Amino acid sequence: MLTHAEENYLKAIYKIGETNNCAAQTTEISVAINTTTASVTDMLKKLSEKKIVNYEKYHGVTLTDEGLRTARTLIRKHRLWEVFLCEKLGYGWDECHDMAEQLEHIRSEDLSERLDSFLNYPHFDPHGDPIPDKNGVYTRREQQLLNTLQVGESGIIAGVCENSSAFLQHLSRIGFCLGVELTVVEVFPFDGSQTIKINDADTPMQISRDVNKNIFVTR
Amino acid sequence: MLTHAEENYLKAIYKIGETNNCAAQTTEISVAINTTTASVTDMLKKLSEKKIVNYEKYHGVTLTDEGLRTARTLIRKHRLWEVFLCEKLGYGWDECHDMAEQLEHIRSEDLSERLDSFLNYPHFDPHGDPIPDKNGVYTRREQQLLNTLQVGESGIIAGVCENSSAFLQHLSRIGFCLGVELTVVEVFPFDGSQTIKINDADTPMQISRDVNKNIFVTR
DNA sequence: AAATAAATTTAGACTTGCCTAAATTTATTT
DNA sequence: AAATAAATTTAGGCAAGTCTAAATTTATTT
Repeated sequence: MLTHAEENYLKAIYKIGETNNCAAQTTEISVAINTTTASVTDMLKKLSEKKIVNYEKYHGVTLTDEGLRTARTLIRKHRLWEVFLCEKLGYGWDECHDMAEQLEHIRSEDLSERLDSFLNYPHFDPHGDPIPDKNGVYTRREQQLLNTLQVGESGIIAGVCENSSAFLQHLSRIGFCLGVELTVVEVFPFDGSQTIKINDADTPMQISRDVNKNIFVTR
Repeated sequence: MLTHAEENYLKAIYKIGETNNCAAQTTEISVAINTTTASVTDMLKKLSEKKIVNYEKYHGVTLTDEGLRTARTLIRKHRLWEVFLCEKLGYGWDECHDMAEQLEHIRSEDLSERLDSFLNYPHFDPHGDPIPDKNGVYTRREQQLLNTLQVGESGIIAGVCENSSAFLQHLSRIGFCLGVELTVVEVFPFDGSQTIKINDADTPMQISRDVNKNIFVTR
């Protein structure tokens, strides 16, 4: 049985390992959890004793099979609750993260399964992130970053890789949400910005690199 | 901002004060929270410093206005989540208590309000307990204990004053749930049991004192 | 009203999770 | 390869919340 703090570490280690495809480092974890590296070292020792992570002093940490299973369960719960908050309670995609962060720690035999069924087994959360099934399995979608699209290429917004409410609110403000079809009209190598036309809109718009590097599209 | 532990103490003090209509004693709280009296004393000092309770050494504790407001918010959240779990996710009334106990601690600006609206502003939870509105107001229903009904008197099951899953499962097993209409056929002063007929059923049944003292009925 | 019992509080200690500051190890320069 | 920089760990400490055992206060007997 893990504490909330332990669960949060597990999730952070999982996410870092998933994106970098290598062992998570102490500093990376401390940034993710927003704590000191000393605290992280403390916790890694404890998690290691519980056989949830493989920890080698000075050389980063990975999840054991058990840790991986638990982490996926947490991700599943988090994303299911996000769907609930957005679809059933009407929250915006920029509002639900903090609540889901708490709800994911609710312990229960089968609450996730009931919730999953109640929500009609969604495959993606409101940010386009895939929801693992009850066995932890999910299929990553064929997707690429918006800033890799060349002039003339089109795509459909499928997700984001930045969840700050500032970013998400900005997207809503400029009319970007999941499912929107768009075409790249022009690319500016100097600052990495792009001119983009939403297919259903008339006037093209200018998208900065800070934005287009955090949006996933499918083609 | 209170911790989960502090919130649990608050709720316990509220409930004890409500049923006994007097200051909650250290031992009562320790039983409710399932901890030692020493721990309770510790906590009472802290809560007192935070001006959430009125604490007088050796003479019990009551809630301040602020404490009362917070306690009612917690009760509200707990009961709304119970309704959600039973009505939307299909849990039985004997299954939802532990989950609601966790869910009531979820912090959010207005999650309760959204939930309340999503559930269509219910007035009672699955055990028949009243749900305070967002201002903490609720009307206690006109009700009495089943074991106070005399021979020939009828009533409708409106609530329970014991939430153990053993008790609730037993009730379900004998066909007792909220809304059931019944009539007292006979009373046995010796052991406090009653012969009871569910109005829609044919054969009367024998109800022990352990059961009829924990059921509320309206007439 | 003194003696005993019951309830409550204090004292001292433990765990979890966090912190700062100092020491150590690994990586990168020059 | 030595020197410096960056990352990591250790050491020592703190607050929350809990515990056991001992001391104190209040309630109840006799």
